[in-house]
Amino acid sequence: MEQILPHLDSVFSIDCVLFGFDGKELKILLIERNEEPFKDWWALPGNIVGPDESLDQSASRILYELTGLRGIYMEQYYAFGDPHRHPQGRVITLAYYALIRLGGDKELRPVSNYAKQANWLPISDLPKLAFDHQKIYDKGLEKIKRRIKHQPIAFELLPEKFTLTQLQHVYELVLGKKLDKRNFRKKITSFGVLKELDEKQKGVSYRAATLYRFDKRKYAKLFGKEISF
Amino acid sequence: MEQILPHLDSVFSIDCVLFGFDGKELKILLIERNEEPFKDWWALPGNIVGPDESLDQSASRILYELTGLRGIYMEQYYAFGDPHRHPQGRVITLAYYALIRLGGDKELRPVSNYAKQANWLPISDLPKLAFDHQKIYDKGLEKIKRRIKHQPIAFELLPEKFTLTQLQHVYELVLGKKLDKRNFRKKITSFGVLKELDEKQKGVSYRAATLYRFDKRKYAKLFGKEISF
DNA sequence: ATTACTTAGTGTAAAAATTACACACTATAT
DNA sequence: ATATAGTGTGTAATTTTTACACTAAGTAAT
Repeated sequence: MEQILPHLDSVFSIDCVLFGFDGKELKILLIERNEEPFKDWWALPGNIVGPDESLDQSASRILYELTGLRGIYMEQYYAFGDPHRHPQGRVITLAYYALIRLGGDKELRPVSNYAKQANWLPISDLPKLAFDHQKIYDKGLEKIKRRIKHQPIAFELLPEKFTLTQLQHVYELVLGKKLDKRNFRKKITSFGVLKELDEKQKGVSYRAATLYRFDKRKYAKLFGKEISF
Repeated sequence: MEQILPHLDSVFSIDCVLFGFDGKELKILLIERNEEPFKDWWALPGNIVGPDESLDQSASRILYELTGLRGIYMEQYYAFGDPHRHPQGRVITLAYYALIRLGGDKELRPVSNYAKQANWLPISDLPKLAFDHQKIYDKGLEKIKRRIKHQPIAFELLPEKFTLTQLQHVYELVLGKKLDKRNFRKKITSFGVLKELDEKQKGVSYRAATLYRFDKRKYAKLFGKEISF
């Protein structure tokens, strides 16, 4: 904010907690570093913010480079700026989370040189993370726990057409607790943002469930009214 | 996150929305700039983050320099990083809000050179703000609106001993709507975090109300259980 | 001491939301 | 035809939320 901007040896980066759901588990995308510091450690994907990039753009770019995906729901949630969080200098990092529906195995692209590999790992069994990335992850999970109670973000983790059981499963994974089936259905349908389709689940070896779709239009109309779980 | 940190011409700053409550109105502290760009405009107080300062420290310092106050509740809530938000270069700013009980007029110190004056202005009648500070303020207000519903932050705006009417007043100002007196009292006391004192309000020309105190101990015990307004 | 004024403090009934809980149905696979 | 696995549904009890109005207490002015 000073008139003449002092030149400080400072860098900002973005680190992303990419949450993915494959129908069974909640996972995050981690990369195995190929460079010091923390060579061979697992870390959150991140990068330096380019000089003409907005923060959101930068986050989208990181995601795109690793997964080839665009148009994914991302949200900035905190800045981590401990002076010593990076051993090689002052790096303030802005944390983003993303919510991604995983289907097949096409959500990974060849990694760039600073990583040996990238992998979706289940959050129930994460390795030790480089830098302060555990803290960043923890806060990210906390954020989506809070947010899923009030905003329709669960749908971002599901395919466009989904069953109520799948939806419930997402809530249970994120909130970390079991929910009652009947009560869940009563509540989620009472919001009036689900459109029941004339279509059934396919490829299951038991009674197929009805498919639903999230109705963005109806949701937009609700604006102002809080959803609450 | 790269091994060799590239040297980018980048700066991070902190901007603060200091909310103050004087018993009547909700105000924020603004400074009138004395330098280009935006000379003579009102702006949120802010500063560059020092090289060895943590973000929280930096925010506390800004607050201290303007008000002489320490130990104030502050919270980082968003990073604003549009490449063109600052006309003189890339400045990513981290926004903090603070909640301050105003009493008397001692919450202002002589301003430093980059400001002509600093002043507490009621949020009901704010001037045009420099840079993207209107956006920063808007998001800050939105954040405390959300937070006051779930966390005991209203007490930060009140003196240690307060009446239930004063507390209700704070909620009404932050939420921007009237609340029912009986329902408010029922709810706020049901949380069990208020300690009723053996003491009455003083200096009023009508029936004095009972004073209460926020009981941090009891609140700590509630941990996990969500308060909800 | 009377009166006028101003805010404090209190209860209830109706409506709405939440919780706890179990079984019959349907599609598939063998 | 039978076994299997998940779908889909209702109700009663409890809790929470909402709407609503008057008396009590203290101060100030006369």
